[in-house]
Amino acid sequence: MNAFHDPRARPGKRLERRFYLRPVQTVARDLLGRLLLCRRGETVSGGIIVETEAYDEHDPASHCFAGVTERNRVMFAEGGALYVYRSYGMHWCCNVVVGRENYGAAVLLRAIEPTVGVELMQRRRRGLPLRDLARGPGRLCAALGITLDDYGADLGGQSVWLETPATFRRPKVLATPRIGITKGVETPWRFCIPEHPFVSGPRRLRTSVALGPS
DNA sequence: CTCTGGATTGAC
DNA sequence: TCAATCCAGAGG
Repeated sequence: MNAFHDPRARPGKRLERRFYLRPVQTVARDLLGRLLLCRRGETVSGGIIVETEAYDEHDPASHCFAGVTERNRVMFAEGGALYVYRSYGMHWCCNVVVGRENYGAAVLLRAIEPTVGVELMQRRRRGLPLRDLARGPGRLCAALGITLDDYGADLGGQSVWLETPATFRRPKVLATPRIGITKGVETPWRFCIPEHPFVSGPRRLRTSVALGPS
């Protein structure tokens, strides 16, 4: 474990409830640079969030667009819980639930830079290189050991939570269309730290591009 | 009840 | 480029 990023050595400040009670796009971009942590027994692993996507009930790309179902139920809870779903029949993906109760919204956590418990994450990820450990939403959950068991977990609890790292600086933010969807494809609700090597997706969605003539 | 396709990944 | 893998959601 890297002592510099060890939350016990340099304690960060846990995000408070009110952090989650804001517009989902605001929360999605404000999560960049924050520390995601996951305890499994005695071990903790996690890292700095570098890529997110926002979804809400008015958005045809969202799991909760058509209303409450068994799978998306927790998206309608008060902000500050974890929404976990199975992707393509084989991967887990995790979201931070946002907003007031009965309003469906969540932020998909798409990538972290691993900083805490790196060796543990590497073991979970078959010894892959650091850059590949948690670059992509399925990989992120695989690295941290997050599964459906974490569905609905309270981010104020001791299993999965978020902190503002002691070293936090508000990063630059690049907004782009979201990845892998077939509806709402133009809506620029994906947020990442531009040029950051631990961000997923094609290069054109990771780079700060000069705006063309309008 | 059956059928379809997906907020992905990794191998070829 | 494409298969893996499976269940939520939609439709009959």
